[in-house]
Amino acid sequence: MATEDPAGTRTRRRGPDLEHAILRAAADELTESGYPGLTMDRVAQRAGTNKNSIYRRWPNRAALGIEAYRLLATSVEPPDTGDLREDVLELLRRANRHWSSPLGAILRDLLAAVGGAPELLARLREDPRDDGAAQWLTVLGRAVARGEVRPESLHPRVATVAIVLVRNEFVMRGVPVVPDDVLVEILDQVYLPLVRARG
Amino acid sequence: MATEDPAGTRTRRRGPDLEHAILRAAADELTESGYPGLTMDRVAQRAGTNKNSIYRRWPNRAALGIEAYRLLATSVEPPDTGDLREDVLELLRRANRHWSSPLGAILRDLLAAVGGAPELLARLREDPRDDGAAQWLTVLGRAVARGEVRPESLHPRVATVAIVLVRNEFVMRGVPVVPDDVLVEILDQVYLPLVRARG
DNA sequence: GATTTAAGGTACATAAAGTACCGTATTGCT
DNA sequence: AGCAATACGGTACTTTATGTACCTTAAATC
Repeated sequence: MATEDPAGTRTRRRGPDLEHAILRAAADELTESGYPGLTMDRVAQRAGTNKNSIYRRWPNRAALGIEAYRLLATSVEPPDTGDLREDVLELLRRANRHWSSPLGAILRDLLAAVGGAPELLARLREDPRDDGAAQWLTVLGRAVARGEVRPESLHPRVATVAIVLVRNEFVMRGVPVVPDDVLVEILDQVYLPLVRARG
Repeated sequence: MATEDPAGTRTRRRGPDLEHAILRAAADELTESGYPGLTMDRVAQRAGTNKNSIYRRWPNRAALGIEAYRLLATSVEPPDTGDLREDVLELLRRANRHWSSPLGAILRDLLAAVGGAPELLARLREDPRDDGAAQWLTVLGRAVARGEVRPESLHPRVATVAIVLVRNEFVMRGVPVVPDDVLVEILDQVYLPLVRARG
């Protein structure tokens, strides 16, 4: 297929133009039918192109799926309530909502589809709605400044413990959503004791 | 196929007999070729039966794979060195070895293949070489008895934090093996401070 | 001995990924 | 302007497994 230019003749998309069209089509397929619905044929058709042009840009379906997913997962500002407990609880609830949403289902399918390839996982980990560590360091940093927390907690491994535990519920237990009291438990039994502990 | 009985006539396996033969064949395929090599046709052929008899017992390849895997993953006694740090480090190193071994590769593939089905994940979680929580509670229980650790730590969520973090490295980063100093970091920066923290 | 149950043996429908070609529009170089 | 190189369009095809469908036949059960 090709788009029509003003004169009614056909113009053939190339390079970045076509790339965006493919990604857009892939993202739309993800939105409508999830990762299982993301077949190369359908994306090609929807983008008005063919599989060749897709495989010229992405080596396989999973790689395409990840880039399309990144188009859908947008960034959010971390909370700043002035209280660490509130901030963390809010971050956990956001993560919980995300992972239990349609987008979260896509994320889980992608996680399964990449088969542990580090580069692809890295692209997926840059998802701002999920880990990123940055959000956690921000929130913890403010708490350190307020004197709520020991400064040694400002370490990615420590800072992200809570989200790792939440993700674990999804990945290892397959729960559709984490009950809120589990979030609270993670917060009060694990995270806060940890970041407040004497070094 | 059928086995030959002493008289040279053929005998047809049924029920538990056949079931064990199938599982044995599946486990052997896993050992030889990993989960990707576990195809229903090959298992059927190797077990000397046909796909029908397999699908009569397991609904799909992943379910068969999990049961076959459970045949391969055997239990181990938790360490008891008299020192919590040593015990935990040993448990983490065992988990690290397991996940980075051929069996660990199978485990990861299975995790991806089950697609978040809670029942299948539950079967997989009973893997004694991995989580189980029981080992962790045992080791922590002894530490509590020795007065090394606050009793409130004797909670599955708290007790298993370390292994969850290790698993996270494999699942979310795709590392082939976790460096030993990361294990130590998890131990000293997270786990010990947590279980020793004032409630 | 008759009936029911489950195995054996095949063949097949389905489905999607990835590859191979080849003609043709576009770009850009001379 | 003309020409070569590049990359898109269109399509067909190979491959590989899963999961089903049938039908025949052995073994257990009554």
